[in-house]
Amino acid sequence: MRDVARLAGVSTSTVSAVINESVAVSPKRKERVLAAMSALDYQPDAIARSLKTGRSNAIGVIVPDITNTFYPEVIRGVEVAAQAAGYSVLLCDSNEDRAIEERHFSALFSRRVDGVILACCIDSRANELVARRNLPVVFIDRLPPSRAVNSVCTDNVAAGRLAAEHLIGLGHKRIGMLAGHLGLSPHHDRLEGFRKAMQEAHLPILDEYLIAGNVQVEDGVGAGRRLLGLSTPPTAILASNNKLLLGVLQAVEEKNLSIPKDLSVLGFDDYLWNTHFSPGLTAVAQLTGEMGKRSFELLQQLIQNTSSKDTAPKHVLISAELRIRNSTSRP
Amino acid sequence: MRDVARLAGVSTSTVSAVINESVAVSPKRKERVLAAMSALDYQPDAIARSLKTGRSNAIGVIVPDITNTFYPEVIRGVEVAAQAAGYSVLLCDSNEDRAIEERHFSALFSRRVDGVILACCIDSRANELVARRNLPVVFIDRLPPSRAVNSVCTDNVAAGRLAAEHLIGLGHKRIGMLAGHLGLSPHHDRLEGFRKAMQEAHLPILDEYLIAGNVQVEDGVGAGRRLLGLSTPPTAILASNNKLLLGVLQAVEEKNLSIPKDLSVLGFDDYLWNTHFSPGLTAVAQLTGEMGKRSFELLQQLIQNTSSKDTAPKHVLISAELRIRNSTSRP
DNA sequence: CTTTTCAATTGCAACGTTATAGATAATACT
DNA sequence: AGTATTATCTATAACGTTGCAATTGAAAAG
Repeated sequence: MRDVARLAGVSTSTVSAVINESVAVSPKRKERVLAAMSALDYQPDAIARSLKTGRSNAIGVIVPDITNTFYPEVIRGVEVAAQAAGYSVLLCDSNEDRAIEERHFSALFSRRVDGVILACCIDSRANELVARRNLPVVFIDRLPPSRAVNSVCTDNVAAGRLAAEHLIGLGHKRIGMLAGHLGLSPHHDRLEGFRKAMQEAHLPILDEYLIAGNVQVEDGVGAGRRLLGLSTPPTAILASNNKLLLGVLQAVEEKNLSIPKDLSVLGFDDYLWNTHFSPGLTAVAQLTGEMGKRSFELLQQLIQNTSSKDTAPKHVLISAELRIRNSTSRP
Repeated sequence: MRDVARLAGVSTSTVSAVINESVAVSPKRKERVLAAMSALDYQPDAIARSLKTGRSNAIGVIVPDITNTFYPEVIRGVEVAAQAAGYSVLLCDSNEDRAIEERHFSALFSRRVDGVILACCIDSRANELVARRNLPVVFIDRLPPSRAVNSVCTDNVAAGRLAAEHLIGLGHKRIGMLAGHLGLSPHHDRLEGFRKAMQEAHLPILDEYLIAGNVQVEDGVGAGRRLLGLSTPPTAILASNNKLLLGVLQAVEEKNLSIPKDLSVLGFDDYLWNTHFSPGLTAVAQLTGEMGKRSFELLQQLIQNTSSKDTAPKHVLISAELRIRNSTSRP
């Protein structure tokens, strides 16, 4: 910067003024400065700037598992919005581990990010950390037990209901659900939506049709086998996430059943290959890109009002979309 | 930091010494400092530290499309290694757009990252930018036209050969290949490997069996239709990436053909659902996590030897793995 | 009891910016 | 012409660290 100033024959203050357009600079000098900047290939040092201004123009994003396709889609949304607003994104993967999550959070704080977007891990204690440090945080997808936090989520209750009503509408009465991990708010909520829809349709919810636990493919296989092995098995199965659905499909294959003739099947989250599976898989899709975008916007808003006394948590609910394909039909 | 120093009754220099273990500090004082630090919940300001030391302990990662599952898997590998070494990761998505890629690169430079891991976009000009700025860069997956850069890649020639030899070994003689975008080094190389294997087996490579172009699902559908519509269609098709493979599968479905009875099919990159498709899809898998890890290690090495005059580009080749499932069989 | 040696500690000047207040130059008004 | 007003510009002090040189204190050697 000093070199630029010297070359342009002005003070560093003027260079700074040109860069930030903070105070008026006469056109000729402005031009000279701009010329010097490009002549020297000068790039302002964002670090020094951050130190001085107290703002880093960077945000942190922590996800529990970046190899779960859902998150990259959200991250893409965040990234695009952040980039447009001049922010950089620091990405962290907690690998579903509380200790790592906390380490990441501290590191982000140390780097003085302006805010954090957080999809917390199972049994996360992030909420307390967040309360201690005075840093804007938006929770996405998964909420901590106390839901009194800034958040952007799919309306999972509605999503669960949507799925159930689709099956009910097709005439199914015996519907099984792999509810996933009930300690995770999305799974908890989807189950609730499912329950409501069943109640309103005056259909019984059988204990043996409801399997909660974990969320990996093998859990889906186990649960699928159990459901399909019952003396009166369900005519439709709703899987609360994608891996569980894959597990169910494997169990179905083992039993040599055919979808949707013998069983209707439906999952949450819609990936490219859902379309190309045969049969095409009906799914409740989350608007991942939208989620990313909205969470950045909310975070930015929090960053700007950082001094305001309005600390009431803001919630953004995003509706889900049912995409009907060929894995669901009349029983 | 001043507060910590005051509370512990020492100078800030001593606090710094304790944090960095740079010079010896007597045990009692050390203890007092540590106590003060945790009492005040003090976190060093990484920004100030960077400004002073000239090192940010952050690296940048630029990928062309984070929603392509391949990259998150690599990123996970980078992340784990980086985290272990005390580095943070700045993630950028160029969306396969040269201008965005360049903007990201400049932003990373401005933030004074210590190095960059780059999977460049089609027609990237990154190579020139890199040469201008004096910043360690490791190219991954995709190489720029001049391959004289530090790189970590799958051995795609070997991978192409592996795929072809598998099909040849099964007895196929008429093998089609969707070669993808030949401006992308992985696709270019896979085709080369395919060619070599065919030549060595004394099999002809028919022009009409070789389709290059783009890499999206619809390109795969089009190419698949074309191949399957030939008077003597191939008995096996090799797709140079995952989306192309999905396209082929759709074309196969349209023609009501059955895999692997009527056609053997094989793709690159192995995702969770390849296993669960029916039939299970044979694939040449890249060791994505390993790639991520190795590229971080190489970058770190470059960062450390930043002053050394050994500027010969380093290359890391990672071998691919054939995972045989049920989409390939004798013709 | 000096003097020497060495370890432990600290003061101070950076690092590259920006914000503020004050200086200067140019114009407009009595 | 002299003063007030405005428009530009710049000197300077931070921001929170670290590393060096200088200082202090204590132990060892004479």
